[in-house]
Amino acid sequence: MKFNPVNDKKIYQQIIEQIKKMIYNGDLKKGAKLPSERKLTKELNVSRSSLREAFSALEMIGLIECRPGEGTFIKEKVSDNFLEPLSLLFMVEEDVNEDLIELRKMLEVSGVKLAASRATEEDLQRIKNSIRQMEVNKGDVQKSGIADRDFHYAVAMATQNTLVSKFLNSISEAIDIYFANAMQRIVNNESRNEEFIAQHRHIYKALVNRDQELAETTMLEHLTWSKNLIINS
Amino acid sequence: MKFNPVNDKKIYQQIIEQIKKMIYNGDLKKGAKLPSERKLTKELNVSRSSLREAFSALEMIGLIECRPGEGTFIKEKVSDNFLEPLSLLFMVEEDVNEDLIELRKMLEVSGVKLAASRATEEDLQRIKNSIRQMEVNKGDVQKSGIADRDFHYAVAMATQNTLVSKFLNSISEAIDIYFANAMQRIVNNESRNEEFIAQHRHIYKALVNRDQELAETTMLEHLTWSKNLIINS
DNA sequence: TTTACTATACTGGTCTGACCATATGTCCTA
DNA sequence: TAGGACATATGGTCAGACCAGTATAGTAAA
Repeated sequence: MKFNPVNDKKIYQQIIEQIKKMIYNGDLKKGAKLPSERKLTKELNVSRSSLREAFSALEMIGLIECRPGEGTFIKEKVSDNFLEPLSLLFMVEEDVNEDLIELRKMLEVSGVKLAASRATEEDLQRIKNSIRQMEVNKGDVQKSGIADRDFHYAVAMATQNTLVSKFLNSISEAIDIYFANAMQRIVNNESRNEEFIAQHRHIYKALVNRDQELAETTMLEHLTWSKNLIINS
Repeated sequence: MKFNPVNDKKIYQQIIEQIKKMIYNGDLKKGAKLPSERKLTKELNVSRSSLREAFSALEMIGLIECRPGEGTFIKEKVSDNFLEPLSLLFMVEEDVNEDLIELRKMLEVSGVKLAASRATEEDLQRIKNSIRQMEVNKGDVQKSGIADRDFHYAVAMATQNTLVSKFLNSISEAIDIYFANAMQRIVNNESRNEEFIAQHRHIYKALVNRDQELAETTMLEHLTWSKNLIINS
C-alpha cells in the first residue's frame, strides 16, 4: 500500500512555496509587480487573509514590498537590515552566545584581511573618525559603544562585499545587544579603555599599510581580548 | 512647532516590535506560551487578521510556533533551517553571486580550522563516508552533488559550533541552487572528477591529523578551484 | 478511589465581506 | 492644452463566522 504524503502545511506556507518556485524559475524578478491581492486570491483559490499572511512573512524577510494604493513588488534592493529578524532569534537563544562570538571572530578576522587589500580612502577615513570618537568620548559608555560599532561597521564595509558586511553587521548587532555590559566594563576602567583604543589603532594602521597579515593578527588579538572580557563578566 | 513622528508602520509590524521588546526584557523566554490570539487582540486592540499577519511572519523566521488547538509558543529550539528564508533573497539577488562565494570561502576556511581541532571520530567517519560516495558515484551528477554536500555539511558539523554550521549550510545551499551546473562540469570530465575527489581526500587527511594549517590551505585550494569552475561557466 | 469516557470550552486555521485611505487613470471642463 | 472632478483599483484593517483539532473538567464505570 502506498500513501501520498498529506499536505498539512498551512496555506500561507504553501503560497510562499509557490512564490519561491516562481522566483526560482525566473518568472519573478527584482522589481516585478505581483498581481493584486484580489486577483491572486482567485488564481490561488485562497482567502485574502491567507494571502496576506504569506505577504507579511515575505515582507518581513525583505523579499517583497507592499505599497498601499500601488501594489506589491519584489524588492529592487535587498535592504541593509535584511538579517535583522535573525537578531530576534539570537535574543531568545541563550546557549548560542559563545557560538555567536566565535562566528563573529571567524567572519571579522577573515574580513579584515579583505579590507586590508580593498579599503578605499573613504573607508579608511571613516575608520579613522570612529577611533577619534573613541578618544574624545573616553568614559562615555554610550558614545564609546557607538564609536566601536562604527569602527567595525566601517571595516565590514571596507571588504567591498555587501553580503559579508551585512552578515557581519547583524551579528555584531546581536552581540552588542547581548553584551551591552561589556562596554561598561571597558570604559569604566581607564587603562582598559586605553588598551581598547590602542587595539583599534593597531588595526587601522595595518589597514592603512595594506598589511593583510598584521590586520588579521591585530583583529584576532582585539576580538580575543574582547571575548575574555565578555565571557568573564 | 513640534510634530510627533506619525506612526506609519503597519500594525503587524508594530505588534512584532512589541513582542521583540518583551523578548528583550526577558518577559518571553524559550518555550513560553503566548496568550491566545483572541486575548491578545483585546489587549493590543487590534484585529485578529493583523495579529495573525504578525504571527505568520514570526513563524516564518522561526521565532514562534503556532500549534492548532494548543496555542502559540516561543520556539524551544531554533530550527536547523532558520536561515532558509535567506536563500530566497539570494535567489533574486543576481549580483550577489561572487559575494556569496567569497562569504562561503571565508566561513568555511576558518571553519575547517576549528574542525581540525574539534572533530569527533563520528564526524571524521561521516566525512570519510561522503568521500567514499564520491568515489563510488563518479560521473553521477546527482549523487556526486549529494556526496559533496554531505562532505561540507559534515565539516561544518565538526566545528561543534551549531551557529556556524547552520550559517554555512544555508549559504552552501544557496550556492548549490545557483550553481547546479558547476557539478555537471566537474563530473562530466574524468580528470576533473579525480581532482575534485583528491582535494576532498586532502582535506580529510588534514582533519584526521589535526593539522589546522594544512586543513586551511587544502580547503582554500579546493574552494578556489571550485570558484574558478563556477565563475568561468 | 481510580480509571475511562464524554461534553464543553478553547485554540489556531481559514474564509467572507465590509470599509478606509491612498494612488492612478479617465474624462470632462475651463 | 491644462486643470480639476470623478471612478476605479490597490493595500490596510476590521468584524464575524465556521472548522478541526486539543485541553480540561465533569461524569460514569470499574
